Amino acid sequence: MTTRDNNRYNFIAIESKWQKKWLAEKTYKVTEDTSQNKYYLLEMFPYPSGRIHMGHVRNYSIGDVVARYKSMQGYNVLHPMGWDAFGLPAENAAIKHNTHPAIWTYENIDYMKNQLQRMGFSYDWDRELATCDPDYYRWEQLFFIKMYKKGMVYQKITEVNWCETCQTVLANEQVIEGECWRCDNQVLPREMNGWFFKITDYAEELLSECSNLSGWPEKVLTMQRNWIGKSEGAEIDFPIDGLEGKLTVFTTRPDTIYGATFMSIAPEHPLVEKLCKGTGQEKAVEGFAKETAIERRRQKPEDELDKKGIFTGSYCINPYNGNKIPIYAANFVLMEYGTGAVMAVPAHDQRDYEFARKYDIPVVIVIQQDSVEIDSASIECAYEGPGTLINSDNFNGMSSESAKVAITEFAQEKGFGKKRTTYRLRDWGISRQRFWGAPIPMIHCEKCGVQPVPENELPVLLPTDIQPDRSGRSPLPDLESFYKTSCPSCSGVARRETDTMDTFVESSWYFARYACPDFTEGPLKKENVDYWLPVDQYIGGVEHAILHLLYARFFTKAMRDLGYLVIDEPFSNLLTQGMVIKDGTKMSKSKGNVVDPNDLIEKYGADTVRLFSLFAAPPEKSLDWSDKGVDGASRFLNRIYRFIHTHLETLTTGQDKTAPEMNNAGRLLHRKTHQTIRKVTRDIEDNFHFNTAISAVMELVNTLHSVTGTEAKEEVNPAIIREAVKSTILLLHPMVPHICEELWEKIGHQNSLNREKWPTYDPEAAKEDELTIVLQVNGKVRSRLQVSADITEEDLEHMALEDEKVKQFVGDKPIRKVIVVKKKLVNVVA
RNA sequence: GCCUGGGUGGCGGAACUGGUAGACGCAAGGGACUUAAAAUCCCUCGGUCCUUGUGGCUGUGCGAGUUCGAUUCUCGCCCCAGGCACCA
Repeated sequence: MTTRDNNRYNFIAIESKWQKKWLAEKTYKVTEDTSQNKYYLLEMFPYPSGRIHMGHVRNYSIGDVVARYKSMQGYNVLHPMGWDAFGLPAENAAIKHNTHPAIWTYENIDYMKNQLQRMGFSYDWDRELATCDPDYYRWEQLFFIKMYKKGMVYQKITEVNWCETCQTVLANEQVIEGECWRCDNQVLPREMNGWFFKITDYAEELLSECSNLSGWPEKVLTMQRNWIGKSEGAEIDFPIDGLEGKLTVFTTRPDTIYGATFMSIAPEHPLVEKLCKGTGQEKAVEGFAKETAIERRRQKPEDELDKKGIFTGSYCINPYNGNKIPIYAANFVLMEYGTGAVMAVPAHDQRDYEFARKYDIPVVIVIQQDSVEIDSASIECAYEGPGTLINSDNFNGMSSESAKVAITEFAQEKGFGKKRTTYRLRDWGISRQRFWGAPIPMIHCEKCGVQPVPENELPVLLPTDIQPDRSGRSPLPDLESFYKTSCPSCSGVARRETDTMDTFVESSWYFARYACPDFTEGPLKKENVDYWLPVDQYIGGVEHAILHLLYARFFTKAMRDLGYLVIDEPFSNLLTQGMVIKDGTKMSKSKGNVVDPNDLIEKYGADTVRLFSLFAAPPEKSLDWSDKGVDGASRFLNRIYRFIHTHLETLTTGQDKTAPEMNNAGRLLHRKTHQTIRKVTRDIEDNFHFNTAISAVMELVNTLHSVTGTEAKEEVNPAIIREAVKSTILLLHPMVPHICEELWEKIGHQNSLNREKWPTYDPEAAKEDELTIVLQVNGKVRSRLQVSADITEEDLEHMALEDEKVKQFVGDKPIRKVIVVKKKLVNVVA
């Protein structure tokens, strides 16, 4: 081996050396220390699918920079990691390999933990948790029971997607064009009993709190608001002609009620049967309902359903004008929203308009547009905007806005209607007919009904001695040792609930458990969660913008109302990072463009991989993976390494107590150093723009090379070089910690960089003493001036007018105006 | 259809509150070192025109506008990505 080889950047040796040291010394372990300011940084925990992918690399690299940066800023940083370990892939793998899902899961966890450690992330591994661990899910079961006792959980029968072949319920996203994603068989609607969390009780709070989440991207808040989908309107009763009872509708446009010319109700509406009875329409309506059910399920989400309906044979009475209007069952009316019945105003609602034209139903205009007159014969689409009421008896002449209020109040006074707010958000159905999930801790007793498992009997453990069979059906309902139990109230024979919880429940509270992962007396240790929560910065993929984040917000409020937490919102700041793509598309096996982090770590080392994933794009944008770009990142680290090695003598000798003497080159480097500290600090602090932070450090390193290179005219004071190099290492540490620790040690430091202070800049040193002033004539750049920073505006103007190029372009035209912008430019208008 | 983002060199991306468009990196081309290659170092690098200069014109999706000056602000349009989608 030659000396040159000894000085080469050996990332394999360096990275494993520091990783071992960090692990052995528990460098990143934190404790609750109220004398220090806390900072809780969290990245979304992974599903242990087998190996980490580039999305994880990016997510966790971003998080690690923030954790290390905050730590150097003096915060007591909580930065934990764990495993979202329940879920269907484990069951499928278990079937395939004839084993237990736990075995597959824990093997994956071991492997992936090792991968994360090889990336050098600064986690406090003492707080690691896996949601499939009974010590975790037992507390989830306790939450369930507490919520049940408080009325926040209930059971109801709903229609679900059922796959007969797989013997399971499928989530909506697992039904592809009406067929099961796994076996391609037709999915059937099926009525099933399931457990629900009353998230709708929190709809208003979840919505209104959105405006307080100033640290969240507007995009995510908009998505959440839309998902909650609040709409304000009225509920109005329409008596049914010739029958007992009434049809209640929800409308956001009570002002258009005089224009209602028919009613449309969902084909599965409970009144349908009664409405068509004895009218001769029974058969036809029943057939229509069946057809609609099938069609809806088959329908691709992107194409619009043809509007269809059928007359039920009955009429109802508009309570405002006494008009008798026909009731139709229509395929576009949803039973789940509002009341399942709609008053149809074809003149002012596009869907109703299309429907009315198709079935030849009258169109009555009741809102007159302010600018143009419209009439019912000539209009070609509904007018949905505001206007003035016509054809509306006493309400004529009112604006649509005030009529909404007046018409609703009228109904309220007369007792046939009221104000009503509806939400698109539905209660959260959490029952899954699956094995690998947290058992729902309930007991069904024939005599006493449904009962919660007594709290002191928790956890309800998943059996460990079974294997899921090939049918894909959960073994729990057939496993007597699991389901057979006694009733907590009458002690008779009873049956355990065999459904498990949606895995989104685990991820709805894991962030709180990290505050006290080993606490055995309850789910959350009060003083710990009060110290650490809320999460100061949460980082994860934008694909979780609705479900996970909404559920976690809801669960936080539920835990608060159960007395476990004092906070209202779990995540103060949210960063949603973009996808990692390659060749312009998502990485996927079928496209053959998947990049495996392991290959990269082996070829380039973790620091290079981290550096490139931070450098290639700002975090919120998608990252286009480029193999050549990785070479560039690797080259940069080598360049720093080599520089420090060739200047080791300069860097390790000498005392830097007093202010050093500076020549021009020295001043240049000194200034650049302080400018870089300023730029990097701001880029991290303001918006996590690590790409520009890294490019700033690259510029500093380029300057270091140019002032010390063979072309350099003068020798720079070694103290200035030492300052530049030390700053470079400190600034890069959060991004590429291994090489920085190594170089820090090489230049004579003993402390781990994690205990070093983040560098500060001297504004005086960062100040430019010479500026380039741009000279424009009529807004076009014509010349440049080098001036000292303290030049007066008058002198600047004078110099500009004397400039040869300026004179040339002004020619003999008179000067009309001279605009002087301090430190920037002079524009001569001629 | 509605709601969010976003359109800048061959590519990823920079540009503070309206003030030098293209930082930094990649790719490409040229050169140095070398027997050679790799590595490294240096130079060029939006387009175009000519009289080759310390040059002219032009250029941030398209079209207008405000301004001394617009990638940045306003209006209209086109395209791309993501979300929601018969929600009454």
